[in-house]
Amino acid sequence: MSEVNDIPIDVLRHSAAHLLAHAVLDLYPETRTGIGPAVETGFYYDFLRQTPFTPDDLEKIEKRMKEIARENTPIERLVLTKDEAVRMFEEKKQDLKVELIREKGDATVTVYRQGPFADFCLGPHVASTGLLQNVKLLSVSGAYWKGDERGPQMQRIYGAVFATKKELEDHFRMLEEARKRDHRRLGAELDLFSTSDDLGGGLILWHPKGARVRAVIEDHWRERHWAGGYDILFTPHIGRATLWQTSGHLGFYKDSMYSPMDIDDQPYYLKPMNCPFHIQIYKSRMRSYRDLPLRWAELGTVYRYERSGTLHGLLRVRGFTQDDAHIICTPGQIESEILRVLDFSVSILADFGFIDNKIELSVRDPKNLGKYCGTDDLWCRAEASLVKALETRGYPYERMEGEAVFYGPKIDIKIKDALGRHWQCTTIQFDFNMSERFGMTYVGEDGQEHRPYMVHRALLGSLERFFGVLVEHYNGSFPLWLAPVQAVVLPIAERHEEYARALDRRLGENGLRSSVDLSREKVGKKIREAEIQKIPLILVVGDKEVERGTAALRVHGQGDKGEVDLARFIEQAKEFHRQKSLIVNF
RNA sequence: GCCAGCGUAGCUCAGCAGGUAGAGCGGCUGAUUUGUAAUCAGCGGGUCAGGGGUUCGAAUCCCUUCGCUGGCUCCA
Repeated sequence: MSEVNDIPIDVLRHSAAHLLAHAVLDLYPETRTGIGPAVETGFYYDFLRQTPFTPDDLEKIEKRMKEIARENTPIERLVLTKDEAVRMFEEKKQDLKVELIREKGDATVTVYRQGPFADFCLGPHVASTGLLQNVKLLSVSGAYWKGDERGPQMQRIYGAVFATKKELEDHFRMLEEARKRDHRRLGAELDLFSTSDDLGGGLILWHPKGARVRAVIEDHWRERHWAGGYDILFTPHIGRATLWQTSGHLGFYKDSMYSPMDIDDQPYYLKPMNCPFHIQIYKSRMRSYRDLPLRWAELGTVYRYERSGTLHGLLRVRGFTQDDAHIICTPGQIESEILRVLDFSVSILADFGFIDNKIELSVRDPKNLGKYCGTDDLWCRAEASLVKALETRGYPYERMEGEAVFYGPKIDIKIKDALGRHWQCTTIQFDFNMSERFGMTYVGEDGQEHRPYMVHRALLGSLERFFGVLVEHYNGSFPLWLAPVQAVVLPIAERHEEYARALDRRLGENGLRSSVDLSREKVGKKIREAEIQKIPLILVVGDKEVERGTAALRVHGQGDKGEVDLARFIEQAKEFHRQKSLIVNF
């Protein structure tokens, strides 16, 4: 048993994918196999087959997988010449494998074989199928051969595998936990937001409590931006087609834009991005190098067409508010500006409790340099500034070659939620396209016109997505400073209501968001309600408290804290609120 | 958009070899005046997502539209 624990999880997963394909071919020999890698949460295998797999089929397949695992079939590694391998899979009528071998195979290729099943694969794999006992299939979905939508639609089966039964069970408990803290579920339970079929998909309705949190986030955002050297802008939601023509959006972004509306015989488009508007402001007058850098931020609401199947709660919507900013600077300023925006981003994410971030640097595809706009010099300088900023701070990052957008390199920060899942929020990207197309210039020391660098940046990303991630990260239990309702006062009996109301008022006068529960329920019920609503501070008042001018404090997640002096409690609560503390300790 | 699954009261779900709809919670009303996670009782509430078909009869079977979910592709 000790040896199974020593196997790297990716090897286990990849071997489980082979086990899956083995079982599928046993049961449905006409199936053609695609690829079957290990992924972050388990493994999958793609199959090409006339009839799609049903949930019943999955059960049968899983059963067969377990049988093969019990048979403990040895897994052997074969080294074949490319021709031998091609012949082998031609005999098996696995033309997709043949295609892969022809594309990817060197002079010799490796094939892993277990019983009748063989797969073209680099490996490594476990020694025998007996090590794959703790396996479970999760779901089946569509996928395209080589990810190409025009290619054949395949059936992808997902599964999970672990070294021990306990780990498998823990994994499913974790999935259940994730389901419980799904922002869509919590959004309804905590009355934060909703969507409506009558309204249309991907459009968010912010309820009073959700809007409250959003307003707190926005206020904090504005405060930090003004303090951080940014100016804040407002721009409209629509603009003339000519603007989008100039920006190039009608060329390269039209598929994501909604149909134009007609205003005085002129076509206008709903904005999918804010940049052209900021550029109009830039171009409203001459700019000198003395004016730069400009840091212009806006909470800009944009509308983008997203295909129906991609919509997902708050994380993928059709109308959203970006916390957008454009930094316009001279070439000499880019290094310091990039470092500054990186520090600023990391610092604001930390304000919200996100400190464990994953950073990706997306650069050009060296094999396809033609598809990018902007000169080589621009790119090199921009890339160097991004790398330098990351290295100056010593942040580990992943270099993603070919992941850059056509108009410039970028840094993405993916924040990690409490369950270890990553969500892309921050993006810092150079834009060589807009500055060129709009002919942005500034007058340099030499009196000549120069092209400024423009950096596009979304920090929280979109307020919708960020809020969704925040809800999941905190499991709905917002820290005091963000909580829609920070304190609730619970009178025990009717005779305590006046005192409770007065206390509620006093909290409000002290800048705390408070409410009072005047329902004719027992205090146990009121506490339960307040706990379910995840209200950080609960103040119970009865005869004793009225008499002494106190309250009994209960802190969400911490339980009963006993009687507190009101003046002292309010001062402490105000301080936690003012400090934007992520934890409170009375 | 594509593949698969799903759509029954505000929410969570039961009902399905086809005979005309049920529970819990929430809501409302009343009683209870309550001390740290659910007081009791009563009452409302559903063209079973919409449309079409098969049938004497459809929540249940078939077709279709819409929506949602899990993925694919894309992305803040």
